[in-house]
Amino acid sequence: MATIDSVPASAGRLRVAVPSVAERVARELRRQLAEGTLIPGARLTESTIAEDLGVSRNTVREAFAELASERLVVRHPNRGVFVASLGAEDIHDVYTVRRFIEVSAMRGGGSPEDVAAVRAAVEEGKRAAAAGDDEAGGTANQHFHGAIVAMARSPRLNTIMAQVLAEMRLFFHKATADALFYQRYLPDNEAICEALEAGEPDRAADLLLAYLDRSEDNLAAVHGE
Amino acid sequence: MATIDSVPASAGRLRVAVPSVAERVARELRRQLAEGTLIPGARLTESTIAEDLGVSRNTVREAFAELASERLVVRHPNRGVFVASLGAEDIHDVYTVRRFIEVSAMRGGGSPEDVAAVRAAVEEGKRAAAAGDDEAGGTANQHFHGAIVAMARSPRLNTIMAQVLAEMRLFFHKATADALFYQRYLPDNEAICEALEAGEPDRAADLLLAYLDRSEDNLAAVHGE
DNA sequence: ATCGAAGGATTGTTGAACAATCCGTAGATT
DNA sequence: AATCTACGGATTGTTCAACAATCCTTCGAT
Repeated sequence: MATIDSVPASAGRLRVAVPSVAERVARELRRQLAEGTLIPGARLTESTIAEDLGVSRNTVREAFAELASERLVVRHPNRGVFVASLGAEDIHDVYTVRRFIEVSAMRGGGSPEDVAAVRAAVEEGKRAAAAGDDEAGGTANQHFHGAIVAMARSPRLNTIMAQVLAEMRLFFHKATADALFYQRYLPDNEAICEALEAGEPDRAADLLLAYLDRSEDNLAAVHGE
Repeated sequence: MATIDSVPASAGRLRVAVPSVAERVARELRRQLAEGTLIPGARLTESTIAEDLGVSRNTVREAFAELASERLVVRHPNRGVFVASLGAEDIHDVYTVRRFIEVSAMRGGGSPEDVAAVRAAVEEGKRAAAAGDDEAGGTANQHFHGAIVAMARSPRLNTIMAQVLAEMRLFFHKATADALFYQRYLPDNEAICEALEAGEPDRAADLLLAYLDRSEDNLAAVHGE
């Protein structure tokens, strides 16, 4: 089931870098992780996945190495890899990273184009809310915070942030059960964005910090039940 | 030559986690990278390394995946992996990350034990300078900055910082040619540490920020020649 | 000198094999 | 009955060998 042989028709034709098989496997697993098909704590058996995706065990192994480096899965030596299951400490830790990076990025401000990208993410969130699409709402929220970090124009910070956001999706699925989860933060995003647009990045940073604290409490509460 | 069969005599005896072969290969390569045996831009041929270390090509591959995720090596598809060669943009980017993380960590302050660890790193640097040991000086400097981030008590930030510091070693070997490179910053470290001990983390953070800016300029200059 | 076609080398991927390790179960011991 | 031990099955860790795909170089043709 669900092979990954979806190579664009132009494969090999143009110099469009064709991702390696291992990379495609990692991508597929990442997708299932984000989508919630694979739930935290679930075991990933090498042979099973290799068969399902029609690839070799060694290739699956390489994909696992990549996902493990992103903390999306955990390796238990000689026992297998499991979908990362995050505890209360992990939630706090992830938010610590976010506070460090996002708030610093916000204080640095951004170019008009960068600010426009933040604004675009806010509007994207509004549209998703209007359409009642929770999945899109979550994505928009990630775009919002990604855009904030992107203002720093640092490739390394961007990848760090991308990984953190991917990690967050793991425990978000439980939270998303509450359909109002994201809509709740739309006013915050709007206010933060307005402060940024008004040329007051420090105020925006303070608002963002408050938002992160509240978001952490909220998520911890949902998680605790 | 230089195999990695140095398994502790107690292997299998106690429950001391024996690192996998792939992990040991990665460690050995990391060591050679930090030591300067492998210079930036150098190509790492799978078969050669496999033979040298007496392991399988697949295992080398897994080690490569790990090092690539740490940005210590770069994969050029179908061409091989090369020791990461960092340009001016990379230097700036790495320092951007350091400014974000280290300065934020500093402003948060730390427990007495955490501060003591920072102090210990400063003294370690002084001893290295007195002994004229550049290598030890570099290590002490890394301990200093690692201890600063450790104050945040965030596992994720610690690993991020560890990776960034490992990355820095790559272009430091060129800089270390100037034997005074590290000694130059000893007074800074001392001043920063004193401010921290005096309960003035914000002042310490400002000093640290100035230090990072100066350090970046310095490294960029050395790199430019 | 430019271009294109072999040739060799290296990577990407597969498949199979085997040792090492873990886990659950069934028996033996107290 | 509870604990311990030994056994067996299953899965991972690692190796090996093979092959296709791709790149780089060299050589030759235009």
